Amino acid sequence: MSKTPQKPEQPLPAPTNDRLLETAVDLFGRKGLEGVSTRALAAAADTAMSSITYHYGGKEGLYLATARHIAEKIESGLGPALALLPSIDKIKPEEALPHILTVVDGMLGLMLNPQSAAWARFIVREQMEPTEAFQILYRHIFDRVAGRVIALVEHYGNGRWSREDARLKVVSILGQIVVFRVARATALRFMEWDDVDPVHAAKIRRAVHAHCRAILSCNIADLP
Amino acid sequence: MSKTPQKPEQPLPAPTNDRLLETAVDLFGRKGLEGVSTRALAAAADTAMSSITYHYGGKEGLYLATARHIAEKIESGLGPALALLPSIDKIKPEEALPHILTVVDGMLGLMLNPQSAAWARFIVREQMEPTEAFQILYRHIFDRVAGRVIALVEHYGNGRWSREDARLKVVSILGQIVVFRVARATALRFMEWDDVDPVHAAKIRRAVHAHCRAILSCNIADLP
DNA sequence: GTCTATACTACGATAGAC
DNA sequence: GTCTATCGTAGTATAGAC
Repeated sequence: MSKTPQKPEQPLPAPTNDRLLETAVDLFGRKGLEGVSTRALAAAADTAMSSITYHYGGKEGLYLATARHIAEKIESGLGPALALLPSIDKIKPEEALPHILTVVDGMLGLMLNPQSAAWARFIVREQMEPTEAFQILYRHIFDRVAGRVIALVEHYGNGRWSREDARLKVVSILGQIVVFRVARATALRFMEWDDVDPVHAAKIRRAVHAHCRAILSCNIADLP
Repeated sequence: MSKTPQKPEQPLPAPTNDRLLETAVDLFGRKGLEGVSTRALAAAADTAMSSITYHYGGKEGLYLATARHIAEKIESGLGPALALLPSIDKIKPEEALPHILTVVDGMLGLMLNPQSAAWARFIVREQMEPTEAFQILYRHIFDRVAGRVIALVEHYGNGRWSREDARLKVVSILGQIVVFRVARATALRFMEWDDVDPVHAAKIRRAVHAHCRAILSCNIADLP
């Protein structure tokens, strides 16, 4: 939660430093740490290979800086939505649903945004084979979001379901959202879409909302 | 992915080194094509580097053979369950649900199985940055499973929802299943579990069943 | 701060012994 | 078929000019 003096959306004329980071998000996300050469990275960012060493101390330093950069981007994208969430002791259980859906919308927006493709790939890679970068991502993003959403869902449940069942509901909801990013190639073929345009995104959002309501209405313990 | 090895898509006479193939599933899944050196691969499989060239024509040949190997494993794991599915014109719409849940169980079993960790990583990599290997995986697995499940869900819907809504339901269900493999690190932290033991697996299965029923009961078009 | 030039290492492929 | 030895060519990192 340490705030650096740097704020997003600065009108800087994008020095090589930033171009390198943006390129790194894309290339590392696509190919992974070992899949990208510093030469290719520098060429894509239109700078010299040695500037990677100069600015980040080497390839791995750039990789970790990339994780931090991604965490900041997501924080600034999700932060406003999270800030609007009420404290659970300020609302009645039955009022929690729209707030849960607000967070879902925020995450869905992130996942469906074409811009997110690059950093989402980076994160999924880290899920599968966590490095030091995963700690950075988890502490900055998941920890903060997860806590809020789990609290809201438990509040909405109002004792109807167990602590574990509430969390299982959260994971299921998460799954519905990330599947469009993580298994995108397959999801697109299922849907017979070529890509996710705004019309598709609206349809996805509508479906996920309906399914979230359904998941949050059923009771796992009621199963025959 | 442009070289053409000697084995396009044969039933495979397979006089090949199985240890090499098993090692490749694990290492390629973890690190990706570029992330693994032929030296490390050969050392882990306890053989000489040159046997990769001999058996598979090179690193890329081994990579594609690995995809084929994974496809075969999943086919044999999922095949029996698929074979038991009835043709949709043999059952009434309302009878489709248990059969859908049977396929869900089969996929969940695959995803929760510790053995699946290795090849699941391989598949997720291919989802994010598809190569030639994705075609192999898709044609052998997803195409067959997806067709059956989509047909069952549409049949179950019995005209209540649109073609697209039915497919969105299938993708949502898929998401609930794959999240435990793809975002495992995060899901475990949400659940406050250290790993997925049989007791946890049973709880997951129960929750996913309940949520599938809920998703298949709601109607996206009814949303306010 | 950014470049070019270079040092050094590890890579994939292959030749040839057995 | 499997091994060792070796080749040419990436790779990263660094030194030093500007």
